[in-house]
Amino acid sequence: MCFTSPVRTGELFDLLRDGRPWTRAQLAEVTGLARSTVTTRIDTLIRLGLVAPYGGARSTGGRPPALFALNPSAKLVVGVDIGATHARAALTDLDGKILGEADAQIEVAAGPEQVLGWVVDTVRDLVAASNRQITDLAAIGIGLPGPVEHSTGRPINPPIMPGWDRYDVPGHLRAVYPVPVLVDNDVNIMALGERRAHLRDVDDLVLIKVATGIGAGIVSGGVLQRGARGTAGDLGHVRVRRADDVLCRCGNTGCLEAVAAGPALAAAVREQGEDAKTGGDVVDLVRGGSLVAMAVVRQAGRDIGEVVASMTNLINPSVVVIGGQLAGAGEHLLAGIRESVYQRSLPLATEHLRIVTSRAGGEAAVLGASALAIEHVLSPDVVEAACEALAAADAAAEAARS
Amino acid sequence: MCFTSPVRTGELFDLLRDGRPWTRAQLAEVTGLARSTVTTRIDTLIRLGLVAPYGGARSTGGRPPALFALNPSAKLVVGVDIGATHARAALTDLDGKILGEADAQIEVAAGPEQVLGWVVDTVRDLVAASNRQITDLAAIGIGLPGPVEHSTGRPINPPIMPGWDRYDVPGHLRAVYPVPVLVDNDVNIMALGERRAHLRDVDDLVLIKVATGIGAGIVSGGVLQRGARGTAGDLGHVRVRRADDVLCRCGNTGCLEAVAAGPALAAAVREQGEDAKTGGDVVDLVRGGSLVAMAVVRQAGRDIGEVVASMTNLINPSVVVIGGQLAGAGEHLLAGIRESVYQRSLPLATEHLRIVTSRAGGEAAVLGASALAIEHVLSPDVVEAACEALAAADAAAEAARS
DNA sequence: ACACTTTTGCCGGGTGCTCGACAAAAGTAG
DNA sequence: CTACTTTTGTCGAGCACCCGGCAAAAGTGT
Repeated sequence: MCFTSPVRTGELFDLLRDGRPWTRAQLAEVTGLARSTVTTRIDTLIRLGLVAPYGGARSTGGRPPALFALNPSAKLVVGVDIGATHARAALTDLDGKILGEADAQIEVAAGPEQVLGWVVDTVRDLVAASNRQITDLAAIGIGLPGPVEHSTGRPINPPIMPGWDRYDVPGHLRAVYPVPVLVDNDVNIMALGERRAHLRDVDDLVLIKVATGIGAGIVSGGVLQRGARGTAGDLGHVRVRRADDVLCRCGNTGCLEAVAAGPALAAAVREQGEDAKTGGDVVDLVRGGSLVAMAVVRQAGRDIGEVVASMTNLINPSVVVIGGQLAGAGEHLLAGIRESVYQRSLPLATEHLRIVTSRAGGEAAVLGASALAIEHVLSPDVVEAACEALAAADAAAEAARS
Repeated sequence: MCFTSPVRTGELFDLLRDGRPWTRAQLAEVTGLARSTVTTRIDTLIRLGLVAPYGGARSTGGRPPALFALNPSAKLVVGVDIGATHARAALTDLDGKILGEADAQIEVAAGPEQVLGWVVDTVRDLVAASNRQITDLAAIGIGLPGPVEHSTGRPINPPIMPGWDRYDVPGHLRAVYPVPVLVDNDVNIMALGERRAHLRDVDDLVLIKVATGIGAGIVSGGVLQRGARGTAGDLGHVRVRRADDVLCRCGNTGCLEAVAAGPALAAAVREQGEDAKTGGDVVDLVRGGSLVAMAVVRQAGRDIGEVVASMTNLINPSVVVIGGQLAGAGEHLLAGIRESVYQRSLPLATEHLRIVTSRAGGEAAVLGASALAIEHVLSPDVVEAACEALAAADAAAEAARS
């Protein structure tokens, strides 16, 4: 029944997760454990490297207490973002601080062997470049541009990833690096990245990625929402009025993506005489001051806003973050979205709703992938298991010595 | 670190939750505990009444093992459904089996004192009528027709509940019955009820209530989604094309509710010469074979389906349940919904999507309220605490004896 | 330099739980 | 009825862990 230890080491560690330093006395008070008990537990956490002394605190008239805090540099984590035509990886510490990055122009359509081969090489290089050991690697997080069954880490019927269907991504990497591998949809990953970057205490947020396609990553109640088949957040093919007669690449008509994603915007701009091939060109035009492009982007914002308004009523997030390539058009896109949302949503749902642009930008995905991995590594259960393993090793050493 | 007891009693109990009987040997194998340890824990659970012997199993050549299973009649739970003009309560056991019910015509607008007064009386009466003690009552679950902050149990700016704003519902009841009181939105509660009634292992479902208004209760990843302000699932004021020029009671135009809820259907039927004052009348007409009413209902289904299609892309549930008064129109409503959904949603999201009518019907809400309460009572943490309390009582008795 | 305060490290005692064993109980097969 | 199998209940041993106390350490204030 475990009455003797109502608070487990993992839970004690959870208190240190916020990064702020604690004294032993504080921990003892909060957990209800004796100070001596806290000492022994902190010791094991220090031996694991997860916790480190954090200077000393000011004395309050007597011996100054020792402070302890999460040691972000104890372990390494790699966050990987696989896009349609590019790949990016970031080596981070346990605080999500980037220690090294790598880019590559690589087609996801080249297949899993080639892409994951790049990942394997890059992980090794990044770790070496920052003068750390590969044994410090604690986990790998990966975002893929398609539906992923998160529990198994396998892509499910991904439209733009030939050869990846049900491929065992974690298995491939674990064959080289014996660490947990967490895989998820790239938009979900971006949502986690934005949350990590500037919305740490927001439990209900939606990230909308506007690029070649349009998708959403939904965090609700602090948990990433993946849906029954791992395809939650598919905003792109929701019906909007202005797209009624527009054919979408999915074969249907009326899809948001058909009027508000990158290719559609470029086409709209061209129709009005300006030159643009991709969504990126449109963003450049907006930045260059093109009134035509601004109007087009703003209208796209209104279209997206129509869907965001529905979503606000359905999911009731407290923050909506706009990311992806088109977020580069900044306020113009946002203004259109806000226009629709505040017109269409219920007051109660929008009262405290914030609609903002991405701050993590192009790094949102790798940061999110890293965050996913960190979340796993620092979870109470995993920490608990690590402590247990250390104790078992101690016991074995003790037995061998006698 | 609690190495000696990696599995807590609450977790052991969790294995018995499914209602199927287990032998001690099976439990020992699954948990990794010694059989004797399992014995002592089962004993405390039996003393708590939560577990009971379950006959004997067939012998496999030796002494037949004893079976143990959850004892649903150990405790009582009351589920309460407060509607706009009615109230209903059901006394259930821990399996959600209804042991007694009570109805009342009572206006929620009469205010919390009066309504909760009825609840207090009804709880007492129901318990007495089933020849049980009030001390057997373990929890109360309540559904209210408006937004509720579930963590505190207080209604937040409810539109149709004057006098209820931020009223301390759990406090009122706990002053009489010293048990946990769980409060939530009535539509959320209905979603839990349907899940309990016939979709126990479905982790991603949406219940849509179509009555005077239209709302949705969303269960995703096995967890009820409440959103940032407790207003998630507000389908009624999502924009649909056919409502473009129709004014809604919310002051906006284009809301689903303005064309597809009970009052709108009645109006549409009247326009075509039939006689109907409420949504209930429309349902009666449909059942009576009125082609006009059937057409109206089917069109409402298409409108609702438009929103359900969006929602399917966003949330990706595996089951959508249609409930509320208008669900009485059965297949006609469903046909319209299916028509829109399968036309508008992505194949991947709808591949395994089921759209069905409520089976719990008018009892969905009270069943859901009961389920919410049961979920709390049987949660590992609460069971763990109960075991601990029992052990403490034992220790105290032991001390007094010597 | 000294008194005082507060934290720290260490150690012994005690507790409570888990484990494993063993004999008795309750069946089946012949 | 007897031999064999499997489960059950009980009990003592073991042990990991937690607690509390105490002396030493490390500061502050006079």
